[in-house]
Amino acid sequence: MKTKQEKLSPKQHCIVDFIYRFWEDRGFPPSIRDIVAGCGLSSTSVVDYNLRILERQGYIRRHREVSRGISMPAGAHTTGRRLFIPVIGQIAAGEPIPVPDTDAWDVTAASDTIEVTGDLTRGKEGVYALKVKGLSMVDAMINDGDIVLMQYVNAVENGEMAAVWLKSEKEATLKKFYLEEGRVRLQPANSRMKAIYAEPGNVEIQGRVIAVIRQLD
Amino acid sequence: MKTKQEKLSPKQHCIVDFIYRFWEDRGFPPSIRDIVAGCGLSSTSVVDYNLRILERQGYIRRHREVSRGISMPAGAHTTGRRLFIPVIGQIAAGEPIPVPDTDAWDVTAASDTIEVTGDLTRGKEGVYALKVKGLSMVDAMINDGDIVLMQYVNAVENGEMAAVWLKSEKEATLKKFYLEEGRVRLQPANSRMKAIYAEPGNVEIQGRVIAVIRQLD
DNA sequence: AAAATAATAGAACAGATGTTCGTTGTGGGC
DNA sequence: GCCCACAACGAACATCTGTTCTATTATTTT
Repeated sequence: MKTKQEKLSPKQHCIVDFIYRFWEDRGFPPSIRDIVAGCGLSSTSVVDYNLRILERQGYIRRHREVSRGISMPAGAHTTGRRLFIPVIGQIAAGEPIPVPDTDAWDVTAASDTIEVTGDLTRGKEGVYALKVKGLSMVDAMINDGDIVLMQYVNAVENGEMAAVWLKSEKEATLKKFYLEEGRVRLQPANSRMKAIYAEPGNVEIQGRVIAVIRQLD
Repeated sequence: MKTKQEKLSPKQHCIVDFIYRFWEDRGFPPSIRDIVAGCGLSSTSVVDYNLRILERQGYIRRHREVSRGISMPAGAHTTGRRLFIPVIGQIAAGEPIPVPDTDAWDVTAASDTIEVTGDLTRGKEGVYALKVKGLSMVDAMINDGDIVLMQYVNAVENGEMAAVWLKSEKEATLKKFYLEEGRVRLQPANSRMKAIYAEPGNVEIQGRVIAVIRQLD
């Protein structure tokens, strides 16, 4: 609410309150006639008249000719995008382990989400989250229990941390990815663990790590 | 989104995405015909058919007979508060280094903020952020450049990671904190680095680490 | 292959919806 | 009282909107 705001008349005050309360209760905006009834007015044109003033003063935004086209001003709730990132499962930072669904990355089947802000993903599309299981990426400072935000890509640079689906094993794993001559090396970041080698045709990259989130206690 | 959720068809997936994106862009819900156009369908009854399924599975709520009467399920958009956490400076994960301001932790002077959601702080008060500088906490998987979310507390348990202000040195550092007989041990999480010992009277705890955030690229 | 079920298409309908216009009411200044 | 500006009223209109229905098509099951 960055526009100059002057003192509201009682009717305008009632209208603003009504809009915001209706929104809070219902999750969608009121119609003009809802406002008529809600504020005890007797004409839609009174509502229209006052909505013009309220829009000019920055309390609301209106979308012309659109039913229920009242929204909150830009900035009041869209400072940064809020993203509900599906936590689609656990990924092994260790040896490949089976995942429950052979169609491994069904983002839409996520049973849990983590909420992050847009600046954490830096505007990237196709972001999902995984909970890390295991210790093979500890030298890259990714710990068991951490959440990794993944961007869905099907190709990565050598050395990037990627979620990889091994087709014949029907298993997924989180490793550093290296494409070498004729084979793929999936390298743990843990000096006690050996690399996994795979045929390129057996490997599907399911995304790369773009952020790590760890909560303590 | 806590209802049982089954695999969505591509159309249902498109519809859900469309609704949420429309909402994000406009601040009010789409009409059925907006969805028809937005997902390239050819009939409002396809939308209706799929909206019934989406509602049953908990992705949306519908309000019968109401124009644009689609809302997000209760809880889906008020999951957590959005917090603007001040990034008040860099803290050394190494030897204590001088910070520019002798009044070390002036939260209000923060020139930068990081936006996180409430579930990351789990409702804690007095949260601020620090950018980690140095490598002395790498064995605790906190890397140079990571952001640590700190909760302001003036006492911690032994072994907790804390930001500590050393009064006579006028320096701050991030270490594991141990209160021993008659002295304080500030322990790096890096086997190549030695502990720092200090008089209890010279030590002010400025907060404890509650989360670690790392962005790649 | 046939049957059953799920999904889609298209049209029509009734009512909701925002907008517009002309009129009336109110309050203040002269 | 008159004039003016602001605010409110009521009616009408065109279009938007959700719903319903039937028929067809696609997919799954037997």
